[in-house]
Amino acid sequence: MWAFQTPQTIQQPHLPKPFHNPTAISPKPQCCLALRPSTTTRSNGDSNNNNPLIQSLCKQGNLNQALQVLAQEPNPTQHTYELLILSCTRQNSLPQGINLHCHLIHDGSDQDPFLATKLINMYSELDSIDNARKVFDKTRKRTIYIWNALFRALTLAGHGREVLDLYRRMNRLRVPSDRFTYTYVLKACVASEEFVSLLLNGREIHGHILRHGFEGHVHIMTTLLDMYARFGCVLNASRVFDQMPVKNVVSWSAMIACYSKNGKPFEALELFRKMMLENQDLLPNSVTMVSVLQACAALAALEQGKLMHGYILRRGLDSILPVVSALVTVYARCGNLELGHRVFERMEKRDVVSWNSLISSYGIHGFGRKAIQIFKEMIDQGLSPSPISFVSVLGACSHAGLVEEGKVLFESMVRGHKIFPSVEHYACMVDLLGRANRLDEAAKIIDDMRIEPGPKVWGSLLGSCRIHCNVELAERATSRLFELEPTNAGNYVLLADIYAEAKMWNEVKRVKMLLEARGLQKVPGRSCIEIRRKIYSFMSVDEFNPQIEQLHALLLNLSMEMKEKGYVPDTKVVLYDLDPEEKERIVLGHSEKLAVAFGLINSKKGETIRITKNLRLCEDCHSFTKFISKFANREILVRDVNRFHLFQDGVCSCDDYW
DNA sequence: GTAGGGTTAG
Repeated sequence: MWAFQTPQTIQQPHLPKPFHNPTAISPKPQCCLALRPSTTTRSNGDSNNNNPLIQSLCKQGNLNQALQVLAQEPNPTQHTYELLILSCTRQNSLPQGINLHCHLIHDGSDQDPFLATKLINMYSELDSIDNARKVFDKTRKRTIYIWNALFRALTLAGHGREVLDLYRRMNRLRVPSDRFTYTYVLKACVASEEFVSLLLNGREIHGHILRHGFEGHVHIMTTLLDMYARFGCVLNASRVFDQMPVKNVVSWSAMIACYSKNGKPFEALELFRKMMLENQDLLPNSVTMVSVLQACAALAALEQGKLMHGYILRRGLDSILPVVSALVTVYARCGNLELGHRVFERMEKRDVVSWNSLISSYGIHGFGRKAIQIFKEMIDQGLSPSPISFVSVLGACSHAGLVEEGKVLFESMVRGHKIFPSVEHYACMVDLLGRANRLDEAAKIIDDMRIEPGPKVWGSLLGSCRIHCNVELAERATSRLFELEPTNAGNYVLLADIYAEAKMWNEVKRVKMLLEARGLQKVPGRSCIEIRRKIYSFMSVDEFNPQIEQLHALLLNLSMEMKEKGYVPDTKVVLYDLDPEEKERIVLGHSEKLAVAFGLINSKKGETIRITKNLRLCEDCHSFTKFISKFANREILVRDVNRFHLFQDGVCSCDDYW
């Protein structure tokens, strides 16, 4: 079977300080300073000399009694200690683990490299990274296992930078890395809570791997590929993938995930097809399918998604929770919320992720109250919300403008669920308040943050400034954003948009020059539509589309007729100081309108037109589509980068709040 | 001499 879920770590309350707390060492007080001479050869793993009583107590899970027996055992063997350490880990008991550690210190067994490794692993599992570090620091004879164990522990705890410092120290001491070392240090590069990138360290380790002849090692190369993927270096990742002499399902899945996660869903589906065609002996597993489903969701490829659903059923992967959660998301993100909900209802078992999928599904469709209701239902069923549950439900509040409800939920995080808000939660709150034109409150949230506000937080504020045209705050946000992510063209464009709306044309010019000087390009708007299982993509400047003339003509006609009925083009998104007609012509050519026109021509009456857009819908496209839905009597469903808009009979499901 | 590693859901 598959082990998908990492065990939930329980936050320990206030814990006794290890080593110097007499209550934790009750059987043998003051032991810590009185070390016996080295005893590492003493037990020699002679399991015959094991204490059978302790063994059976450990098996029963009776740790307390096992520790009491240990206090009377004159000569605990290595194996006895190993069982006890494992038992503490399984019972998730840090105080008992510390108690046990003191026993080991007392008879010098903490210097046994095997047991020291086990202790580090134990502390890592028990979320006590300080103690893991202490074990490492106090061990005099450090095997590669001990180094690796600490690397792993620190990486899991998010201390990537520290791992890399230690790795450098290890190299200076001329301790040779083994195949495990490389996977841990590569993972460390992406396991950093700082905002600085450790990509350079990763590249350096790539060099070490090649120099030491590990380029044929499938585990290491897959980790390397994944590291590049997580930094968004798709080209580097694919180069590693192509050069791998041996590839297995995991390597293929990692590469497919790389494309899915980095905005290349077409490539992800293409690689999946290649995997199926060229490698009959490789069977995609549940992990592969999850990434493939994500690609379908990104493309809103409903028919593709259904095909994958069929394959998943045939392969019997439909009982695996992550797969089903991804299916719920696929259907919802393809615009079919009901189908997603039906998949959810048929699940025999659900975990918090399945619930989160459903909550965010309702959220992106604008059903904020329903999302809150599902969130509460989940808690009623005895599940604890995860940090992502809050991201989902706060996001849902934000889309629906449920400010007070969102504030209450945010308050309940720490008080009710002991979850400390991360940058993502703060970003949700800034978005929630900012969208509702409570920008000062949003800014105050940022000022009061206990952690460093990252680009997500400032980006949320900037987005809200764009909606409500607040130049001053936008300047504050971008001054930070240009430092934090200097190459994100979107931030420059948003600032220029705001200046343009304020008619500060000189400032618009300045930002545009800044953008050019840094060699950045605005991400072009792109809209897609799926007609009879084929996906058509539109951009506003697109001379290659054979139907483009026809689409432009249709749009011009529609616009003239709708203007008579009250449609007023909104041209404030145009960043050039042009005359009004020219501006109108530009917004009429927006990709989303082209897709709408294409949908009107190529689909039957009564069919919903489904469109996806890679950016936020502009004001004019929004009001244009509202008019069209009434004028042409068609239902139009548009997914923009944040949420869904269902246009029916002249109104939008977002209530013009997006 | 023992032990430990890569891809995934929101």
